[in-house]
Amino acid sequence: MVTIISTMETQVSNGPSGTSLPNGPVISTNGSTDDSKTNLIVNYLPQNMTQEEFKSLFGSIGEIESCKLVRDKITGQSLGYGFVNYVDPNDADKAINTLNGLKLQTKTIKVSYARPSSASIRDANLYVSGLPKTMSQKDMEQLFSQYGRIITSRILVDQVTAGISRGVGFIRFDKRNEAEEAIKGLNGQKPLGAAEPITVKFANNPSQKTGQALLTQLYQTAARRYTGPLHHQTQRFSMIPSLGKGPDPNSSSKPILDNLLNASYGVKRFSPITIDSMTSLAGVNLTGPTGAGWCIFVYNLSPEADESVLWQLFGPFGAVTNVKVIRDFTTNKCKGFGFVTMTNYDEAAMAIASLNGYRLGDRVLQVSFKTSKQHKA
DNA sequence: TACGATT
Repeated sequence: MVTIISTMETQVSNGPSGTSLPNGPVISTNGSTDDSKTNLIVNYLPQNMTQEEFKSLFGSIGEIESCKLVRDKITGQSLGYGFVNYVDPNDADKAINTLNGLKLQTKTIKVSYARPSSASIRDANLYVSGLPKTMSQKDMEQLFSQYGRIITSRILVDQVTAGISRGVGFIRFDKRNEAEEAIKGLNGQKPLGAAEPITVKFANNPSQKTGQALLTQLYQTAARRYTGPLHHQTQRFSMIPSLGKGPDPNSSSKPILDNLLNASYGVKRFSPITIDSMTSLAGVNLTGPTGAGWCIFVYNLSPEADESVLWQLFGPFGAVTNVKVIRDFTTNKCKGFGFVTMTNYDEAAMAIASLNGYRLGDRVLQVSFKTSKQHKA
């Protein structure tokens, strides 16, 4: 059993990102040790790396004064980064030269000097949405750099289409006040040439992710591995006469589509809870077909709805590559709608025809292809 | 909360 080494503390609140320090002496006003040349932050560690492995890897470079793999206070999950403080600054330098960029499983680790712990660098991370799909990370940095020094930035990409921007990203500034100014200056503004304004706000702390959300992440990762094999489901629905008419509204009101599931003739459908072998997520590869697929909008989900509901609803109709329940970030309750991506048009159309108007509990679902974002009149 | 997205 792994011991939880640390919880959220001052230095940890820097978040999973660090940066190099300029050379030169650091003036200490409180007499504390200057560790600016010995203390490193290590980012993008594999999820399953232990404190012991972490120490072993960095201890191979030289004598360590202290090191810490950062874990979530509640769940004990690794947050994917840690700190290493060497006795000798030369070893810190050597660790950067030797281990930065090292590939461990699916990750490429980043090793750099840690910034000194300070209140002013806390909560300096921004979440940006509504970015034009054509905007690169460089473009985004250029847009934000007028407000301060950028420590890290990232644009999220669609894993299925391998590299297409999802229009959302992150910017971490060196200082919180810089981040605040960027919000004031850029939130609701249209980047040059963009059709829509962007949203800029403080990012949520990933460590605040609920257990439910963590499980969802695991489900989705695992589910993608099944995307290819599930593809052959296409054929079998032509043999189910009742599907086109939708479920019988007079049948029992047992939860979640008993009718449709029974109609599946025992063909194994994907269900998150049946997934085993999630113990080792090492070496997960995205195999199988890629492509955008058909995005379906599902409205009138209950506040308690989760991703497994969508998998169960849509899985019987064919290849589902992605599901998403949209939640309020404060309450974590479903906002009443979600999205499902299906690979094949025919299957998506059949799912829509069957599930639109379907009664789920005491709600009637509205299901359609996703439309483009609404504009103000 | 009627068309998102949280490294």
